[in-house]
Amino acid sequence: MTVRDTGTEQLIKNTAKHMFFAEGKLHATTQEIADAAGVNRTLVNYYFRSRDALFDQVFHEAQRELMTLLDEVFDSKMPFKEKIRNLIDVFIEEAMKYPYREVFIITQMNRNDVMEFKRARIEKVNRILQEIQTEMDNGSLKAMNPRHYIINLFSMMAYPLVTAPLNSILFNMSNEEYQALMQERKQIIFETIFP
Amino acid sequence: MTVRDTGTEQLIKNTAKHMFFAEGKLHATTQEIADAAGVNRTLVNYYFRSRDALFDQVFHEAQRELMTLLDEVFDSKMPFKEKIRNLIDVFIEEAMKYPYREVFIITQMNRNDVMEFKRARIEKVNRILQEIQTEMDNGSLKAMNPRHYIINLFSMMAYPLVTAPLNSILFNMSNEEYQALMQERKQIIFETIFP
DNA sequence: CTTTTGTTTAACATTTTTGTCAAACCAGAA
DNA sequence: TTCTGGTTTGACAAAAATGTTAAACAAAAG
Repeated sequence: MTVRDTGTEQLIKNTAKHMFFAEGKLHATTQEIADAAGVNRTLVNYYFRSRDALFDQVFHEAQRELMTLLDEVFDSKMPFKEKIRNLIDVFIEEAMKYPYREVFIITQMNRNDVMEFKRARIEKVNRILQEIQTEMDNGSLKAMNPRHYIINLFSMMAYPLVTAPLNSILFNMSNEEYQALMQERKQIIFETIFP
Repeated sequence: MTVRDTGTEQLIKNTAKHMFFAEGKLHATTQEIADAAGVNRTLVNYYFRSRDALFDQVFHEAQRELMTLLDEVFDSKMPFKEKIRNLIDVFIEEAMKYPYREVFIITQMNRNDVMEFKRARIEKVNRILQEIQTEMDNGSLKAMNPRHYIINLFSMMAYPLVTAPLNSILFNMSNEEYQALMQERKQIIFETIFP
């Protein structure tokens, strides 16, 4: 069997991801995706069979990408504080590319009702919570429910990029200025988390 | 002229808001909205002329509601710290009811390209930034670009409610437990902001 | 009771979006 | 070159969503 692989399938998928995750066009039609990719709309069906199938695939890959990113950070053997610094750097860079990825995941979840994660995933989160708890016990972090710590961290990283269009208007900033502000945030968040 | 007002127009609008802001069904069809409201779909056209008109109206009202909420908090004459405590309380209560309102606003902005705010709105934000700057100058707040302060505050309040479906799975919590966690957050956020 | 007028409904029409299929196309194999 | 099989395209079909209209309905006014 000859597999030619002109890259079209990947192109379509990447374009869809760009529209969903980067531009926040959470409801793009197959026509819009095909146009943006510069290919015939029929190819969406040829490669993915249906619009829903494409959405599902993108959804699952988004989930995997996100989890892989976090795993790489959390599985590293750095000391805790460095781990967090690294997380902030990696995550914000990623979130500047794909600010709406988590929102896409959430809206897909809301649309299809719930979803389940592998037991291993939940346990991994538990280990991270444990790690944070340990830091709190030895006094290097302010004591609180470690979940709040995680939530604070991810909120401060992710939300300002989701709300960028609104914020940059209200703060009267250009896109470039706002981007610079997001770079500044890396240090600010670190200092807010480790006072 | 007799105005009968059976409340249907308001019912449709409220139902739409509930689907958009509370359930996160950002792409609900007119049929889905009508069904949820228990009315004939044609009434959407009767009262709002078109789907887009309904979306526009809901969008603008959402914007106004949000701005009014913030104005009430910020225009009050409390001392700064109390103002913030009040903001956290009011905003989180509101965000628990309508977690996706800001996301709806953002996605509508992304869909229709930009949007403009009244000059008065920008100036009001500037006054708040000034107020924060003053607090930093007299040492009651850690010095930083006051925009980060605002961003941190709103991120920690809003984002965990947007990501609730995902978080409650990853943290292995029931809805009730997660809600309780959000109540706890009011104090946590206050302490994180005022270390 | 009858009329008036705003409200609601069902049937129909239009538009938008998605899906299918056969033919054309094109690069590598024979 | 011809054959082969994956790829691309345009025309068409089907489905989904939105919009329109006329008639039925119901409450207040006369």
